[in-house]
Amino acid sequence: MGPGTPARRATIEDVAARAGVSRAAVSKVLRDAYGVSDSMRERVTAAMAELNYRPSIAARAMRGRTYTIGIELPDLANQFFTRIVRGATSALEGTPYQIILAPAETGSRLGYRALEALVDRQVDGLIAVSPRVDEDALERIAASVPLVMFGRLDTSDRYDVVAGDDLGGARLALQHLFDLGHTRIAHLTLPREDPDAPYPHSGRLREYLAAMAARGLEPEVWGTQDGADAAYRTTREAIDRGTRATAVFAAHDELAFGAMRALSDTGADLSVIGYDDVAMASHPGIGLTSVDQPGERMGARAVEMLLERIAGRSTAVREVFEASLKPRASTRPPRD
Amino acid sequence: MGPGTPARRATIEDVAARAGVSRAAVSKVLRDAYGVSDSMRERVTAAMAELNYRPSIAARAMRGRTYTIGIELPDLANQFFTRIVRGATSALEGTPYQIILAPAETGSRLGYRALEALVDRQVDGLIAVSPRVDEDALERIAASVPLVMFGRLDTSDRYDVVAGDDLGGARLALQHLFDLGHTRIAHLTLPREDPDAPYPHSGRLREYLAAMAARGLEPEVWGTQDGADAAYRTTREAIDRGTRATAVFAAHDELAFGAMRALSDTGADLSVIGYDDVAMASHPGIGLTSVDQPGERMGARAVEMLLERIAGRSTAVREVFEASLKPRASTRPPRD
DNA sequence: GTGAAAGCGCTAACAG
DNA sequence: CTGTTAGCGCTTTCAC
Repeated sequence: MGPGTPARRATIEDVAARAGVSRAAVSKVLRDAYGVSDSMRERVTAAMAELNYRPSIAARAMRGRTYTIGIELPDLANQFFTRIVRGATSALEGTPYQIILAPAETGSRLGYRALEALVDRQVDGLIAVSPRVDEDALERIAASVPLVMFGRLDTSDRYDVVAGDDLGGARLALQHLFDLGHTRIAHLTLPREDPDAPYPHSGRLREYLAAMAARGLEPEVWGTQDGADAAYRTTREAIDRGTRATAVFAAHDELAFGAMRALSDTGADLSVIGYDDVAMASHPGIGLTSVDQPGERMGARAVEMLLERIAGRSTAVREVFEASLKPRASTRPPRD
Repeated sequence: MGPGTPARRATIEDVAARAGVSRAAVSKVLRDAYGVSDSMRERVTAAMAELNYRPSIAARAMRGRTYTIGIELPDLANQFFTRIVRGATSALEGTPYQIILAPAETGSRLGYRALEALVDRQVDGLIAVSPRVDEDALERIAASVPLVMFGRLDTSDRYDVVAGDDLGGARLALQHLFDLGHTRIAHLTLPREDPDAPYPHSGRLREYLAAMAARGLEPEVWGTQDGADAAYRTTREAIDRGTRATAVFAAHDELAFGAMRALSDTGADLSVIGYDDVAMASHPGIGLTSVDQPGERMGARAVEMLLERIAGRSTAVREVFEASLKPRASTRPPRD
């Protein structure tokens, strides 16, 4: 690689010329296809190394694979999603596949643009993390690329699903609060959440409403925007409004962190429970009781499903992962 | 879009046929190129909409642009990096460019594979967030794609640089500790960090050593792995070893969080200061004093630099962002 | 076991 | 202002 080396990347043509074989031959070596003599493989491999050859993903894409798995993520600030990515990454180690992430922009049809961008880039498999996208759009996407829906509670025979047991998890959370003696429990969740929609938060809300109703208790839903800041403001407003709640069940840990901040600022003494058990929840300064979801295992499983689809499976698979309670200092018996 | 619609994506050919024009004409409309009549533009646009046409990124890549900006990230668990992404995303709003993220796998040559993956995918611009990659590799990459190095302290005329003022930031941190009366200050940083290397942590270490030396104080460097868990273990070991330090300056907030956990578990009373001021640092349960870096502005600026390069700039640019101290409860005068 | 050739969807230079 | 055409780098039959 002397100073005179052209900046241009080596192509399969260059490799073929160098090795004294045809382009097709090089392609076969590349794809480990049938019908290559050892001596040829050797020469070609040497030529590739000498030229620092790397196949063009774009050119490959025009014929088939890109060896790329795309993950659409709703919110990088939520550490639960990075657990998923970690699991997915480790499951892909040793394969020729590469993960790329597309963060969803905020706004309506959350995640649709990011999903589209990934499809446009012809990923070989797509993991969509609970996008607020209608089922038709997902079916359409699934028609052109293997798709794993993350956290989606509905079922389709076109795409696979990896989900947490949101109903069971919410039940654990509420049971924990009931056991401590709470009866006036608020639920902090995303705005205008529909308990019958197929989203994780919908399931948690549904179970919350059911559990409260089953005990003849009055539900109190605090609708907020996503993110700790919005949760902070919403919680403050509830306190300023003079809420009688003694505990708040946050739909995920980010929201719980915001709520805790508001409690600290106002001196209000409510118990808080979150969902996902992100790393910070167990920090001694925080001590947030949370419902754990095995994000790493879920991410790894999603990747496996994709690989199976790529390998030919055509039936839909759906796997639900159990949740478990991590009790900590943020939940305690009510004061009064 | 009836049930008989083929799953195949519409191509430029289909659009041309539908609109009764040539492929070239469609391409021109697509690229907003010179020489299209209003009536033609209208017909073509209508045809694209009817067919739900989306250009193939792969095919475009073979001729030039992919309208993709790639960001290589070392660690998703570190919330500072998500600040960068947030800034980059917002700066790209309204442009046809899409961001994709490639998380670096852990291991040696951290980030090199992710960078390569992005180059292979022919991104139009590349932001590399402090990869531990030698300068030659970066120069080589920069020869084929506009590159912004994030946090890199060296300079190249091939790529642009966005960096924080690590020396100034470290100086703020140490001055703060000195002002409080600390003299035995440990520095918690990555393993075998070389104070003369061009990485952000190297600069912080260099300034730490200089500041201690300037006051005739003995430096105490705690080398750890990246991540809060490793920082926890390292801090515990230092405490068990009976360190006489009264304060620890962590090279970033993640490490500081781990250190705080260890202090809490052992009951040791050391002051802790971090770097980056991620969101959790200001949480009342944490109250971590930290050196703030304007991650969002830095990310946005990096994207602008890339866009300028794409538009034709060929001179190198280097911009350094000031750091500022955020004093909180985690730093206080030494006990003895 | 190996090579020739077609074509994937698009852009850009050129001719009309 | 519009259409024709030549590739971009690769995979994949299909002959040899």
